[in-house]
Amino acid sequence: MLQLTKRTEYGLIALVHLVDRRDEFVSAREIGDAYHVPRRLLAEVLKELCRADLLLSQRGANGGYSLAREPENLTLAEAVQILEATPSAKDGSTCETSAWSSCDLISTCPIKTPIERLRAGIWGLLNQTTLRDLATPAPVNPLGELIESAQASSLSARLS
Amino acid sequence: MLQLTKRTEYGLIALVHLVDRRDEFVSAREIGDAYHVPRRLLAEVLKELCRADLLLSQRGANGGYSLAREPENLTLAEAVQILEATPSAKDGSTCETSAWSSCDLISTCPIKTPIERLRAGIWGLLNQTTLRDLATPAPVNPLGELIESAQASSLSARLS
DNA sequence: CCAAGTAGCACTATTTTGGTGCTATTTGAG
DNA sequence: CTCAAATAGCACCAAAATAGTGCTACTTGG
Ligand code: SF4
Ligand code: SF4
Repeated sequence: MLQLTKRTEYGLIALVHLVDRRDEFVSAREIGDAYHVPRRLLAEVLKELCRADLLLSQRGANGGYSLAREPENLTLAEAVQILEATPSAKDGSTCETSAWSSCDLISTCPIKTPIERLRAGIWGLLNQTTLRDLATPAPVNPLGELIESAQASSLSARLS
Repeated sequence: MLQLTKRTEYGLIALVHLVDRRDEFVSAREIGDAYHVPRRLLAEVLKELCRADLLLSQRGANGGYSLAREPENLTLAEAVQILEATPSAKDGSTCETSAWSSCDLISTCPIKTPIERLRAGIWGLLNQTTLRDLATPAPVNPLGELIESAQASSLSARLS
């Protein structure tokens, strides 16, 4: 329903936390405590990110996790794709390959195409945001109107 | 999780179906049959749209539903806002007023601002798409790349 | 009057999400 | 060598959201 799950948000928070701690392994405990996130759950999420090679892990005492890549070239899209929907791998999710294992309305659905374009639009947003962007506080402007106008002029006008 | 619910999709499909049938009342039965959507459920959704004044209803034999407004000035945003999340009215949903009745991480959450901007972006997409856009098949171009480039240049570059 | 509709609301079933338990393995430090 | 602190892996439970149904009342054209 158009929202990120807690798992995903926890994961993103962790990623952001790790941005300032390159060349160092940070434990799930530390991150969990820092943001009042259930440790165990966070741990599961981190393991997932690790399996997806977004993070490196070091076991044993003094162990923990560390970014496997520069924050500049880790897009929100990648992270969300991994974190959202634990079970079935979810790609750029069209109507066919989405979470609903292939919606059974496809044959007759009159809004299939527009919906897919909408999804592409969202996907675009995620793709253009890097972990670095997420991590840096807030660069400029009020922005709300900027978004609207930018879209009015170029993007959504053709979203049909 | 970044998807529209069935309810919402059913509602949108119905709205689209009604576009070509102005000045006429179409029954829930007809729409449901047309797209193989569970009648009863669709009926509930239609009633909701009706209560929100997006549709007009006519009871009794030959009754049904009809658009209460021109398709040109009914935005996807409005419809989604009504259909998504049956329980709590959901506005432009910031972290405070979202479905999670006020996330308890707000105080410490490092990604609050970026996430809100992302949501604003999505909201923008929805606002710029009218029911007319949804209903008209597919006007032009491949578009995928268009979206990306448009966003790269204007929108998401500042999404941080 | 009656069949075909909507109105309203409560209720059940299914799926998804959030969160926990437990056991094994790794590893730095005393 | 031993122990404490970590991750790895996986199954499992609990709560919430979604999908869908039942039933009753009211409306209206034929
Ligand atoms: S858009 Fe139509 S087809 Fe694609 S998922 Fe939603 S309902 Fe199924
Ligand atoms: S962004 Fe941070 S604050 Fe806003 S909802 Fe997600 S977690 Fe809670």
